[in-house]
Amino acid sequence: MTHPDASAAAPPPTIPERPGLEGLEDKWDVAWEDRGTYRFDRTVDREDVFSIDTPPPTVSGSLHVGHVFSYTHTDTIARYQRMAGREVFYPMGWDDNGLPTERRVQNYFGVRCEPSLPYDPDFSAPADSGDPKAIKKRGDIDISRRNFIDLCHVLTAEDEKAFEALFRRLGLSVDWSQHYATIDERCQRTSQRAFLRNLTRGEAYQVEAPSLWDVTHRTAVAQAELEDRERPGAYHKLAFHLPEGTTGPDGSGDLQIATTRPELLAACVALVAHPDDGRYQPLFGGNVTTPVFGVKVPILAHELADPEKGTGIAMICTFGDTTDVTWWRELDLDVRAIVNRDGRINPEPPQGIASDAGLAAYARLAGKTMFSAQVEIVEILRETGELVGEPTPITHPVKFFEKGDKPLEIVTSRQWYIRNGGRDADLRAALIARGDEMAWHPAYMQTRYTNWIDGLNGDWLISRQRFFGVPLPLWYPLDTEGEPDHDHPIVPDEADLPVDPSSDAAPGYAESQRGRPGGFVGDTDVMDTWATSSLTPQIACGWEEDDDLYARTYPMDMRPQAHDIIRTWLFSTAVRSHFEADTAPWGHCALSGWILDPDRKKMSKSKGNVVTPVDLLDQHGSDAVRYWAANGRPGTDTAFDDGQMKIGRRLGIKILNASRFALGFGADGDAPLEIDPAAVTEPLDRAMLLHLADLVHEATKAFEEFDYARALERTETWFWAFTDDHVELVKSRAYEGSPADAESARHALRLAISTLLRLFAPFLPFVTEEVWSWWRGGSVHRQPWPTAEELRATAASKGEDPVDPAVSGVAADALAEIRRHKTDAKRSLATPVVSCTVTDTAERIALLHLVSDDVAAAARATSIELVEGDALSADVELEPPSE
RNA sequence: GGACCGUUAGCUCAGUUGGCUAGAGCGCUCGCCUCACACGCGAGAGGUCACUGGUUCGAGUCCAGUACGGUCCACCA
Repeated sequence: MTHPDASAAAPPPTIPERPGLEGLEDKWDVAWEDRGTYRFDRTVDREDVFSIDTPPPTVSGSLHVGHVFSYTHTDTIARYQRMAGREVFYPMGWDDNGLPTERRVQNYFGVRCEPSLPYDPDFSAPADSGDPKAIKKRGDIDISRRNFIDLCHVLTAEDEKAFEALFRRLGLSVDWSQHYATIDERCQRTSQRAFLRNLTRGEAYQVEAPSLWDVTHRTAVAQAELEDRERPGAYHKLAFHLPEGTTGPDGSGDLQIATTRPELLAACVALVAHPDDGRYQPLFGGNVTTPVFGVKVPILAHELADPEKGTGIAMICTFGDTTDVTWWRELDLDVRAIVNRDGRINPEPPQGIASDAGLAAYARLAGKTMFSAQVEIVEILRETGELVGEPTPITHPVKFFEKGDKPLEIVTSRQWYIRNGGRDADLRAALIARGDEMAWHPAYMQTRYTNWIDGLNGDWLISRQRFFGVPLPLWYPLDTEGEPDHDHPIVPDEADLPVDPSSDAAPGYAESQRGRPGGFVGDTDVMDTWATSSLTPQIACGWEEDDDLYARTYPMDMRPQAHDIIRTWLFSTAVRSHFEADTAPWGHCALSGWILDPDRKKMSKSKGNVVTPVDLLDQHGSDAVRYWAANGRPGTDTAFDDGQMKIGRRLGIKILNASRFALGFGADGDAPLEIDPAAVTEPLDRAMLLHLADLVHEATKAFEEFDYARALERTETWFWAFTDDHVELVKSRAYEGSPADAESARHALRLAISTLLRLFAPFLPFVTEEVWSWWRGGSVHRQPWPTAEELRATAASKGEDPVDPAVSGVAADALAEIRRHKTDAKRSLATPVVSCTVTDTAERIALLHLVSDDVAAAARATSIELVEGDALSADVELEPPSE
């Protein structure tokens, strides 16, 4: 089965007088679409398919240079694989599911998602959408989740059109008939189905437990979404009181505790020190009374306590950080929660505070934000004299949700989790072993995967208290009191997916029973974005939707992505495939680096240094931008450098001109340009083809190792030497040599151009296609990748002595030596040479004899005398300058 | 605190199992309108290969360590 673009007959040559790069992007994008050049042929068997799990970019605004960079890398590999004979499955997705889109939709339409509202089929976007003033005047409109999602579709559709246009312009050889959006119905169905399968197999579970909570977005978040930010803080030393007759390490009746979060004092449930810490050993098992609130708490030992930190003894609060959670769980402590989901101190005091003074103090804190509460508690501590000394300012890292702007709190809530090895050594080992089933490019990236799994300390929290995401496909029965029974969730039939429990009634119930005693309630949570995007292989390959496609494409061959999301996207995808298919999701992971500023900082929107991709493509042309991108080696961060783009542009122009020249010989008739291996007879031509064979070998090897950058670098270097040396050496012969000699040069040049166009095609798809169209049929992008064997066979097909490839270098060196004389004499290279003697070693002179006519012609000498000597030198007499 | 990556000409980077006087492009200097290309062609200057030890006949290349830069993770009382 061959694509029509591969087998089309060559037309009569049409070589433009002054070829240019302008307009090639639009011309060829249209042609490729019309001809279905990149359309996936789904009749091809699995072993001949190369399937790519394209990263779906986040749809919330615009693409940036980093996308251009890494998507180009993927495309070079896709194009190579296609030419190497594999049918490439190269879909594109959009990740429009999640918080960033939610925010935009809220602001743009002036709406707020209220999950308790039923779906309104007659709802349409407010007329004043996009008008911030009008929206501010009227206020936000509450709408149901399904209506909200409809609006998300409206807005993201616009972005997605722009994204597709940009990627087409960039020349990605994506099959645009294969695309998905993570919020579309198919993705929701796949996502819910996978969750239900996890649930059935016990891989998904819910639990009421302390978890990380972002107060800004009022949602739980996962470990993978955390980041540290340096924040100012202060150590506060607090005096805790030992029982009568007991003394602490300093001989007094008080214990000093250092804390950066004194506002959590009311939540203190214990003190903890290291079991080996002699200072506190005598006190373990005893009690202490908290300052201000007068609550009696135990003094305990735990090896996570660090004798070096603070005073060596810490207060455990429910909950100040994740270590508190560990201590609370392992030491079986009380809960004395005081922080609510808004990040404020609860109005009601926790159990255990009983004294009038304690209750009065708590009342002063109730309802305050963390910041205000800290100010207030310090004031209270001063009043009671229990603040020891003054707070010591420090700067310390604080955990944030990566999309949040207030520090994370820890709040107890009921959440859904998917097991990921964070609490199960066997699963952890199995997932780490999955890493060995994939080839990592570059190989050291696997370490990041392994390290991340090794460092997990909990399962994957997938429920989010948000709206624009795939809903958890669950309902809960209500008892006679109207309380939900979370232990017996109601699940939908897979045939009914996707469902929205906030607008669809639970199976077996009527909508009228929603919220009624004896009725049901829908789960209002959505799943984490990653819970859907971790299923891109299943989504793209048609898992449970299109068995035939799935069988031909899954597991996939390659996952390209950036290295910073190994911990999220890559890992979570491995988890889902492990559970669902008992396999690694891909054979290869190709990791791209980042784009850096000229000052080596990561480019980001917030720094305001982003160059828009459209401007780049306009200014330099797509091939030139791709050239820059393809020079970024796998996994390596690369500086933004428009100088490289200019070089890429020059390369494109050089390809046009060199091709025009090389193909121009004999291109004046109506007959197609032939490439006849038997016509290639001259030593220099045959040697050139041997070198070209080496290049093909090297470029192929590099591509097979996913090292597109090496393939480009070698091809480019070879090409420039080819135009500077070989073309110069043979041009006279091609013009005016004897018929046989001229034909040798011409056919060799055509073969070289045909080969080079194919080698460059993955990088510069537009210019190579343009030149291909001058004289060959079909698309260059569907041609077979060149092989070293065919070139070597052509070079050797004369049945004569094998040619020594060293003749190329000997000839080029001799020519360079003569050129140097002309340059030193400040004369034009066109200056005729009256007489010339070239001296070189005996071995090289022997080779030079084979090609001296070509050297002489290129040097503008009628003949060259060859002399054996120690090293290369030339004695040149130039024609005197004319007056 | 742990891990990974990097440190080669002014700039961006090659240098693949250790092997002749360390390479390319850009930039710079000088020259050249040579019938494909002046968006070009030719020539040239420019480097103690971060540092310190070690292995070796021989190290940019291997080993140990140091410094600096970057990233991830852990801790963060």
